[in-house]
Amino acid sequence: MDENISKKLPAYWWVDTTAGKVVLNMGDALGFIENIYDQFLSRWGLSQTKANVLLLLYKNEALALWELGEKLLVSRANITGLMDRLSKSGLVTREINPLDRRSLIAKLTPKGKMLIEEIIPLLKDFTEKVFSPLSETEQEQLIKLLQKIQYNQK
Amino acid sequence: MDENISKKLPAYWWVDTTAGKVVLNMGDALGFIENIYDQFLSRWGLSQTKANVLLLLYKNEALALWELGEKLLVSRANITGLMDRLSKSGLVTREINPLDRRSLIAKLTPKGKMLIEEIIPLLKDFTEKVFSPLSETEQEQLIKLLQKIQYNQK
DNA sequence: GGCTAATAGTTAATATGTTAATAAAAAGGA
DNA sequence: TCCTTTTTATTAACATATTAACTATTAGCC
Repeated sequence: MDENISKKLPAYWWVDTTAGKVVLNMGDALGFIENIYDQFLSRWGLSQTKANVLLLLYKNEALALWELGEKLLVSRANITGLMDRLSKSGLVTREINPLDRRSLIAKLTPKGKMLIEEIIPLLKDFTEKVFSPLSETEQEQLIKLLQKIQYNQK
Repeated sequence: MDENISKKLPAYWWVDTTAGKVVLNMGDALGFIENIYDQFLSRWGLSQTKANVLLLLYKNEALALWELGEKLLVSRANITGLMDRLSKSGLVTREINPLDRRSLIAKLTPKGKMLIEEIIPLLKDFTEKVFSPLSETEQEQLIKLLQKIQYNQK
C-alpha cells in the first residue's frame, strides 16, 4: 500500500488498528468509485449532483426546490445555483407554484428528459460492471456491513 | 428506506438490482461517515483536507507543495489556497527551498504541531468508536470487499 | 382581521475543488 | 553554452458546497 491518502477521510494510514485500515480503505474505495462515475457522467457534461437532479425529476415529474434540496441532502442555497446552471444548459425549468407563491416548481425540459432517458440504461449497465468483481452474495454482505456501521452507532 | 439519496453517487434507488442497492448504500454510508468526521473536526475549525495536511506534515516534517498535492490527491492549484488558509490560521509555513527555487517547503508551526498532537489520540479513539458496530472479523471482511471492487475492475 | 412565526428562495461571503494560462526556475540535449 | 522542454507555484475562471442575512409569502394564533 503506498502513502497516498484519501481526501475524503482523515489519513489514518499510520495507525495499525483494523479500524484505521477500514477508514483508509473506505476513503480509498469511495474516491475510486466517485472518480469513475464522474468520468462516466462527464461524457454528457454532468456532475453527480446534476445527474441526481435529472434522475429525481424524471421519477417525480415536478418537485418544489426545497423538496429537491431535501432529497439531495443539499442546502436550499446550493439548489439555487444548481438550477441556475442546469437551466442555462436547457435541461430544467423553474415554474411559479400558483398554490404557494413562495415556492418554485422544478421540471425537466424535453431536452432534459431525452438526456436522462439516454443515460439511465447506460448508467445501469455501468453500475453492474463496477460491482461485478463482487458476487451477488458478496454484494449483499457489503450492504449489510455498511448498514451495520450506520445504524448501530452508539 | 426513505427516498433521500446520496449527493455522492448517482441515485439508483429505483433500480431493483443488487448492484444498484450497493451504490445506494455506499453513497449513504460514505455520506454518513464523512459527516461525523466533519463534525468531529469542526471542534478545531478543521476540514478533512486541512486535518490531512496537518497529519502529513506531522509525519513528514517537511514536504514540497507538489508532494503534498500528490499525497492528498488534489491539484497543485488547490494546495495554494489550502496553504493560504492554513497559514492565515498560523498552523503552517511555506519556506523557500534553497535547493530548488521553484518549489516551496511546507512545515508545521509550533501551534500546528501542538494542535495535531492534541487531535491524534482523540481521532484514533473516535475511529475505533465509529467502526465498533463491526467485529474485528467483519472489519476485515469489509476491507476485503472494498479492495476487491477496486482492484478487480476489468 | 391582524400580528407574529415559520417557510421558500435568493444573495453574499467563504471553503473546497477543478482546468487552463502564466511566470520563474531547472533540466537536458545539441 | 544556449535553446527547448519540463516542472513548480500562482492566478483566474468556474463548479459545488456551506452558513447567515434578506425578501416575500404563508400559516397560526388571538
